[in-house]
Amino acid sequence: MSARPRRGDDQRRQRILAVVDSIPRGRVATYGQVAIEAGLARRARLVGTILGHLPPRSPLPWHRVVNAAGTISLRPGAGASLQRRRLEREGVRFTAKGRIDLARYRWRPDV
DNA sequence: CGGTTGACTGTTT
DNA sequence: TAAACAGCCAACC
Repeated sequence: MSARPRRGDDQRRQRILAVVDSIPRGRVATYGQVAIEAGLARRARLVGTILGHLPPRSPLPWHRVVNAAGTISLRPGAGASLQRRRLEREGVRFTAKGRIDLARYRWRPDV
């Protein structure tokens, strides 16, 4: 009876991915925001960990997730430029310091 | 099985 | 505005 993967873990993962998948084009959400929407408050890091394990060709809009400071968390060389390119192509603008104005682009899901 | 690491964040300096 | 800190916890070694 051991080693059966825990259903709970996989469910949490799926819920996080579902939230990411629902972020509209041209808007962004923070890791913490995704965690809350998925019912996992304060698990921002888990969101990052899971996104980091996505397969390279994932159809998910993972690029619409940024950190609370409005900057890209990926390290240079790990896809950071790809994320920025994708966002800019959707109309999301970056400041000279590489920051996104969250007050303007943050996704606000309808309650 | 314990220690380290990291696509994080809110608070305090 | 920026840096330091503490809390967080799954994945890795």
